[in-house]
Parts: sequence; C-alpha cells; structure tokens
Amino acid sequence: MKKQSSKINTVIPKYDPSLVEKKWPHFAKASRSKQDYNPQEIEKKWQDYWNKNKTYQPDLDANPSVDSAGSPQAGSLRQGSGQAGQGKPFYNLMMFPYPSAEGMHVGNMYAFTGSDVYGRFKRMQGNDVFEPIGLDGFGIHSENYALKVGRHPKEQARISEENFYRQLHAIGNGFAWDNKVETYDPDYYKWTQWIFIQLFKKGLAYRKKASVNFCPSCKTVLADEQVITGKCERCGSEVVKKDLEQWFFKITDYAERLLNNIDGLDWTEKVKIAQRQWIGRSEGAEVEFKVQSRQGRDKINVFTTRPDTLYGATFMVLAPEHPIVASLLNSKFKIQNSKFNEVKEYIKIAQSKTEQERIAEGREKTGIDTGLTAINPVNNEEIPVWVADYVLMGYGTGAIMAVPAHDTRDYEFAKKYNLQIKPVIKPIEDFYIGYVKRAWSKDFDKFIKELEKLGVRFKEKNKDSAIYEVKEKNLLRFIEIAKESVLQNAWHDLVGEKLIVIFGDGEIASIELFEENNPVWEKMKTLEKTVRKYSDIWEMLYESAYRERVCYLGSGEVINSGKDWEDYFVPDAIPKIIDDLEKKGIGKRKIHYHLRDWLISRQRYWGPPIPLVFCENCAKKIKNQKSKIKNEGGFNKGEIGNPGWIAIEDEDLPVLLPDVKDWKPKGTGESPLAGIESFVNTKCPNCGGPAKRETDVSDTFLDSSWYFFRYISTEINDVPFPSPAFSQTQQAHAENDARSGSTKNQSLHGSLSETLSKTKDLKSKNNQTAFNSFSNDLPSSSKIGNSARTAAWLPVDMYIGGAEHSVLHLLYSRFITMVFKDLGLIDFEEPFSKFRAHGLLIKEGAKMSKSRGNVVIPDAYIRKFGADTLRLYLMFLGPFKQGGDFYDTGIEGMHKFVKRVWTLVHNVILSKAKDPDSSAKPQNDRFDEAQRMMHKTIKKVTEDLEELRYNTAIASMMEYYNFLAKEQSISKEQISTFIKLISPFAPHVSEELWHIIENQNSVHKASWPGYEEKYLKEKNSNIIVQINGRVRDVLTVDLGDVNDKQKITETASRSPKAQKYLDNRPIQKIIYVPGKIINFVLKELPNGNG
RNA sequence: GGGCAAGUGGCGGAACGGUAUACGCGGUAGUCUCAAAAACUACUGGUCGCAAGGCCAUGAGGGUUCGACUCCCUCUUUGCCCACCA
Repeated sequence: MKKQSSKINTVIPKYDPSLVEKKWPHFAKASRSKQDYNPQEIEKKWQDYWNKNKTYQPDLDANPSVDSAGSPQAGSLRQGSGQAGQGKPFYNLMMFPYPSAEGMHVGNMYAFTGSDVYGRFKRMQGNDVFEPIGLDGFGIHSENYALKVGRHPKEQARISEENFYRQLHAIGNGFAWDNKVETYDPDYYKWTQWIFIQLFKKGLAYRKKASVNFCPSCKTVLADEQVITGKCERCGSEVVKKDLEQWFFKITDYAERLLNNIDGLDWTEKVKIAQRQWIGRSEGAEVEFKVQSRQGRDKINVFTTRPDTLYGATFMVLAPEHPIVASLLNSKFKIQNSKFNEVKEYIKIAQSKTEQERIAEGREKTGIDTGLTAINPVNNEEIPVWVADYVLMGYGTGAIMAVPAHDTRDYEFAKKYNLQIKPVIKPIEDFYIGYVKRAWSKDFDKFIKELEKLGVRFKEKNKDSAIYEVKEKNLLRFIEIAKESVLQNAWHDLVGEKLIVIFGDGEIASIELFEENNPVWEKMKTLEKTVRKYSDIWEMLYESAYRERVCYLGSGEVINSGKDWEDYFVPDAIPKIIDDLEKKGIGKRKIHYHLRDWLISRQRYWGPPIPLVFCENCAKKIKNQKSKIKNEGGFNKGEIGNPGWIAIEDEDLPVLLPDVKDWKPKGTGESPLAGIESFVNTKCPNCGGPAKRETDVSDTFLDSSWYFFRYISTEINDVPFPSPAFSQTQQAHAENDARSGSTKNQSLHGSLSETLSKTKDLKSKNNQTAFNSFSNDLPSSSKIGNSARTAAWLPVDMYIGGAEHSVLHLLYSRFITMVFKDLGLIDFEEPFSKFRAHGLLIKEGAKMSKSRGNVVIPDAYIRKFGADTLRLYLMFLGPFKQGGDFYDTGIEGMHKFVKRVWTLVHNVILSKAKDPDSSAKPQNDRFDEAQRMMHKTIKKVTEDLEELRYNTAIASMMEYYNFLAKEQSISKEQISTFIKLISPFAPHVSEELWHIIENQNSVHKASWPGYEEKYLKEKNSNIIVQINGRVRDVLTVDLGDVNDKQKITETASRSPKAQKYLDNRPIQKIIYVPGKIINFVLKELPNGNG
C-alpha cells in the first residue's frame, strides 16, 4: 500500500451550523456543546438507554418455530433483520462467575468481553441473541471468602452480588438482565434440590463410605480442588483423610455415553481430550485369584489391561482399604501373630499418612507381606499376597496381580522386597541401536559408512548422536564392527556414554558400555564375553536390561506362558487370552473407567440442603420387605436402594437453608446444620413418623450443572425450565413475575423463624399452582419433545469459558443434561453445541494471583479510560483463545486509538475537507481504493470474529482507520461501516457515534455489513521474482496479464535486478504461481556461489 | 511419569507452503510551544556499506520442497492440565 503523506487532522473543528445542519441533521439535533470524548458520560448514557429500551432482552417466546439446528451457519454473511425477535434464536452463554466481594477480576472481564463481542456480532448478523448472566454464589469458594472476612455468607452474598452486578453493568455487555439467576436464591436451589430428588428416585444417588480430605486446623472437610499438594488451600496445614458416609451420583453409569458423544461435539479439541482422559476408559480382563489360608478359601478379583502377562504375575498386591485386608485383621484368615501385628501396623500407618507425606516420600513404595498366598489361575503357582499403598482402592478392584518384569511400579516393588521377576514378553525382531557421542571424529564417520554397507539402516544422525536401525540377526556383526572401531580408537570419545537399545515398540534399556573409571579395553572385554556367551541376542540384551534395572513395557512375543499362548504377538494375544479365561471361567472381559462417581455431599453450610430425610420406620419396613417392595410402587428406587432415606415431597421444596449464626464448619465431620434441632427433626413424608433431615449440602458443581436451563425460565416459578413434562404449568408463569422482589430478599436476610414461615407460604402457594402436579405426571404421562421455548433456545449455541473447567463443570453439565433427557424432560442430551475455551490473561509476564498481589481489578481502568477502551485492549492484547499479557502502557495506546476514532468521525461531520457527499460523485482511483479497503476490512473482521481472532480483527480496523484518516474525503458509508465493525468491541462509543450520524435505533441492532468479492480485487498484481528461491525483485503486473506465464516470464527475466542474478546461467526450471510468484531455478554450478 | 500447548524484534504479538516481523507498545529525531504535556511527522530486527545494495536472523539439528515460522523426524526449553489408573 502506498503511503499517503497528507496529514491526519486531529483537531475537531468548531461547530458551524450552516455547514453541518443540512448534511448531518442528527448531529445538529444533538446540539452538543462539547465534542470532547468523555467515556464516563457516554457509557452511562447508553447503558441507561439500553436498559430502558431492553435492547438486549429477547422475547423468549417469540420463536415458536422449532429449529433445533439452532445456530446459523458459521461465517454466514446474510444481512440481519435488524429487529430483535425476528431472527434465529442464538443462545450465547458464558460461564457465570462466582462472585467475591473483592470484585471482578480482569480475567473475568476478559472472558465476558470475548463472549459478548461474539454475541453482538451474532446479533448484528440477524440472530436473536440471548446472553444471560448470573452468579454462582453458593458453595465453598464463597463460604471460604466469608470465613476469611468474618462475615455471614448470606451477608457476604448480598454485598458481593451488589458489587458484582455493578461491575457487570459497567463493562457494557449486552446481558439479558431480566433473566439473571443466583444459585443461592431459594427459587433457584429449589430446583437444584428437585434435580437431586429426580436422580435419587431414578436410583442414581447412593450412600457410601468414602475417605475425604479433612483439614484438622480448619476443622473441615475439603474438596479435592482445595487441597494443594497435600495442604489446605486456606491455612496451609496438612490435610488428612477421614472416612465418612457420603452421597454419590452414579455418573459412571453414563461413562460410555459421555465418552462416545465427545466425538460429535464442536468443542475446543484440548477440552475434548481432557474429558476423554478424565473418563479414562481402559479395556482388559478381570481375573479371579484364589486365596489360600489355613482355615479357608476366598477369592480376589484383579483387573488388568495386560492379561498377556498373567504368567509373569509373581505376587499380588492389595490396597490397604481392601475388604480382604479388613477381614484379615478380623482373623478370618488366622495368620501368624507376628504377621498379624505387622500388617495391622502397616495399615495403620498407611491410613494415617497425609497426602503431603505420600508426596514427600517421592513414591517410594512400601508394603507388607500378609503371609497369605494366592493361586495364579493360569499356572497354579502359589504367589505371595502383599499389602501396599501404591495400589488404590478407588480404581479397578483395589487389588492387582503384580508383573514386575513388565510394569515399572511392580518392578520397583519387587526390587525393593526381593520378589521374583519373570519375563514373559519378548521384544520382537526389529530394534534400534544407538549410541551417544560428544564429538565426531573422521574415524567414526568411516565406521558408520562401513555399517551402512552392511545394510544397517541409517536412522538419524546429528551433532551429538546417531541412531541406527539394526536387525536382530545383524546385531552380532554390528557389535563386532563396533568393537573394531573402538580398537581403532574411533570411539575414544565414548567413555562414560551409553549404548541405548530401543526395541520396535519402545525403549528398553541403556546399557552402560563404558563406566567413567574404566578404560575402554576393560569394557570391551566384558562386551566380547557377553557376545560369545549368548548366541541368543535377545537374551543378552534382556540380561543387560535387567542389570540396568529396567523392565520391558513394550509389545512383543508372548513367551514362558504355556503352549496355548506362546509366540502370539501381544495385540493378538490379549483378546485370545481373555476368551480363554472366559471359557475356563477364571476371568472375564471388563472395561474400567478412571471416572469415579460424583461425590455430591459436603459437610458445609453454604449450599442447598440435600432434600432427604432419614426415617427409622421406613428403613425397617424396606429392609423387612425388600423383595416385595421391588415389585410394588410404594417406594422409589432411591428409597429402596438407600433404606430409610426418603425424598422430600415436591410441594415441600425448597428445603430452605436455615439462617443461623453458627454456620462455621464443625470439627466433627458433620455439617453445621446438624446442630440445629429445629431443622433436623421433621416428619417422614412417607409414613408421617419422626424423621431426621439430611444435614449435608450438595456440591456447588451441582448448582452450576444446570443453570443454563434456568436462564430461559427465570420468571417461571413452578417448573425448573419449560418442558412438555410441565405443560400444565404454562399458564401460571405470568402470575409469578413478582417473585424476585419479595421472596428472595426475605429468604436471604430473614431470620430462621422467618425462613421457616416462608416455607409454609411457599407450600400453600405451590399447592394452589401446578407445582404438585408435575410430580404425578413424570415421566410417564409426558411425551418426549420440547416446549417451544426450550426447543427454540437450547442447546446452547455458543459457550465460552475457561479451560480450567474442561473436566468437572463441563462433564457434570453433560451428565445432568443426559439425565434430563432420560427423564423425558428434553429431547437432546448434549447441552453445549459449541464450546470454546479462552486463554489465560497474565500481568506483565506473570500469572495473576492474590499472593503475587498483581491481580488487576478493572474498575480503576474503566474509570480512567472507559469500558470501551478496556474492552478493546483486552481483546487486542493476544489471541483470545490463547490468552495474553496485560500491560498498563498498552491500554494507553488503545485509549489513543479510541480518541482518534472519535475525532475522525467528528472531523467528517464538521470539516469541509471530509465531505461525506463528495465521494459519491467521482468514481476515481481514490474512491476505488477506499471501497477496496472497506470491503477488505469487512471480510477480515467478519472472518476473524467468527473464529474469535479478536486481536487481528482489531489490527485490521486500525489499518482501516489509518487509511481513512489520511483520506481527503470519506463517504458516509465508509464511516458508518467502520462504526458498525467496531461496535461489538466498543459498544458505547460506537452507539454515540452511530446516533449522531444515523440516528437509527441502535448500532447493535443494525445489520452487519457484507462484502463483495468484486471490490476486493486490486488493479495491479504484485509478482515476486525469485532466483533460486530468493526474492530479487517485485513486478507490478496488470491484472489482465496475470495468467500469461510467457509474458510474465519475459518481463521478469528482463528485470535488471533479476538479470544481475540470472547472469545468463542455464535455467533448470521456472515455477510460476499466477499472481504471486515466479521462481527461476538455476542449474547448480560446481562451486555454487549462492 | 502421562497428556496438551507454545518457543518469531527491546516488549505484546502478525504471517492460505510464496516479499517474515502486520497491528500496537516502547525508543530516537523532528513540527507546534517561552517551556512542558498532548497531538502530529519520520525512522526503528541484526550486520556490512557513503550509497545502491548485500549478507544473517522465526529455540537447536536434520528431512521433504523450486521455495519452510508454517509440513515430517530428533532434541531442547517454557507454560498448562492430570498423575502410583494396574
């Protein structure tokens, strides 16, 4: 692009009514006295305007047409309708924040802005965009913060809410404020509890003893994510394990479905990989080992992915928590007294170990022989049974068969306790031999050439090392040559280096050929002996590997494993062996998942109480008549599976969180609610007898696993979200509009008695509505299908959030959605059609953290520069999907840019030089160039926005600005296009400028500009002239000649600059890429001077 | 230990296999000013050269190609996630 020398006019001219009024009536109407850019004033003005006009509030019921495809085609350039309610529903969701009173982190704003830019873009493309916001205010984060500042969580929630919503307003996002949710709102958690009950009834909730993290100093149970390398996140003291009864959700029942669906999701690949890994499917076999003791027999099942190594199993290891171990201590197996005490002692130590200790031990394996023996079912060999804490109760069966020859952990353990090691897999024929060398010598190169003659395949060679591929049969010869070369001193540099032997499927060993103190000769003698001694090369290498304390993990041939399995190749052996095991009845095919059931209960205060009661009466009843009940209807699956636990009736929801003073975690492992008698003691919903409430609250991840459903139904009080299952309730919606004002505030700030009385109110109110009716018609009477609203808006079209939620939140949401489908509430099972993870924002090279004290709070920047500047800067500082670095100087530069844009637009209006009409007349070069620039920018910005490449979109707008600023005249189209393009990033200033130019509704409802290919073409084409791939000249060629290779070649070769290099030398080849490049490849000259 | 990213000027970062360093920050000089700030103008990877121009540069080393930041191997560094997963 040619550089224009004309000066950019940066002074806003005085307002001259006679000049302006005719051409810019809207500007004149605005009759502004000051034309300086004042972000505070402008941003307040337009935020008020948007609120008043409900600019971003779609009519959720305006789209009765069911089009489950949802989002319009990516990159669609169709013109928008310009009116909300007419476009296609587009659910633009961002992960809602958990609020802290410290205020919104700039990282939050980064994510929200990125999401909002996309939403605004989609809105201008003609979609009816729904962009809701809420607060994930329940849960451990918020409670911990309350603990820290010494305030009641409810009080803290009120403060945080106010502060957070103020900030969320200030950043200028196009939120649908009518639809906000807070997870601690009883009208919200009523449904969280309802969902819990649905899972319970479906048999997806159960109780189990689990060891949980416990901080002795804070006297509280901690979630896994609060344990940082074995220490409490809050106080830093060491975390211990404690066994407690806990509620679990059977997410593992959905493991296969959760895994299989991943392939079809349009999600950030990284997140998909993380989910697959988290689910961690592994195929293998469960094999039964008989255990012998003096008094009896028992069996232990083990899970293995390597049944091919069964013959190599030389001992067994049990987890300390394994039930057999417990029975051992009950003397069921009556082992010798000495062992009894040792085992008891070991288990005691293992269980008292803190996480920190286990990490500090560097995974040094410990264990104890139980004195028991097991029978290896394939060869009937007796093998010892050990207990060791490297085996985990939580995976597989909590017991393993140990194959030290082919598993590193078993190997380490066997080495330490001198247990038998028996190799059963032989590496296959191909392997590589390599050696490392610090400096080449000429002799060494000779040696290599000799090897190559032998047919040894060259694999790799660089400055420091070489790797050769050698067939097993050639190995002897290889070593001989190596030996010779050493004797010839070619290897003199090799002292202290290693010979690395790599088999076809992975590294096996590094053999120390030359130890530091030994002379070369000594070592070679050893090698010579070795070579002679072992005619079977593999054995030699195996021995070497064995000496090197390495076990072989790779694939190969099965050996030492009986006639049936010998000589099979591992991949073929595994299925065959499993078949054999099944035939013999000693094992079966089994799939295991790394995914564990979801531990849902928390012994905490700040969460939705789990809506169950325990009734002794019903417990007895169920236990006594279990077999009968199964076939009758009286109890649901959850109640039968968990005798005595009875679900709260729907009309009694919510179970309000009592408003109490003593809310801090107890040291007992019980929830603070357990101490409140008026809460605990209640009636059994089933038999009416005395019962006790569950006092645990549910995990905060449950709150956030369904919030996107609630957004579309916030004004509806008697269903969680619109669904045909709740069809009877549609009428009642409107009546409940008043909910947020009255009920919520009471419940948040009321006393215990108030909240209890409110429970009554709710009850009676709900009884009048259809609230209790839906439980009757679920799920049988409902037809599978969607209500119009759910069909129109869900699943979410675009979900943007942090990669830190790759696993838990996204997986739990998917699980809950699947359960909803299975309940017949919806007809889809994946909640987020498209998900994109944004990157991490850092501050001047360092991660933002409280401990570093470099957390950026956006408020001060918004006050100083305005939200528009900050938004633009955040989007500019790096690729949105990758994150970026926040520099204070950078934001000042962006502020300049915003001011320049402001000035430019005012200049267009107020100055003669920038006459908006003049460009309408002359179809000259400048006009064409301006058109081209405009269309080019539209194309670039449009494509970049679709792919979330915000930084380059802004860069291209800057280029466009730089172009416009130097133009003598700018058309109205040019300037209004510019405003439209920048409006998703800078919503306020663009709205202001839009109104003084166009005075239409809102720039945010204007249609996104389209571009036409015909304007993108340049008149001339620049063709790069290369000689031997090096740029020597650039030709400017008329567009018409671009495809004429002959002509281009002639022109190019005549170019003086090219001539200099062509120098009449013979041309071997001419590469011509039309319109781009012509490359002359010259024949190489002997002493090529290139 | 496993998985996933990423290494480009002083800095943040651009580059469908085709003029590396767009855009911005910072810096230098200048215009305006009594002066400063702001704003604007010009220059700004390294190196040799008066200049024209040349040469060298995308973590390191190889490979593929007429041509490699881009594709393929090997290594290395950094960041993130998971981690005794049988």
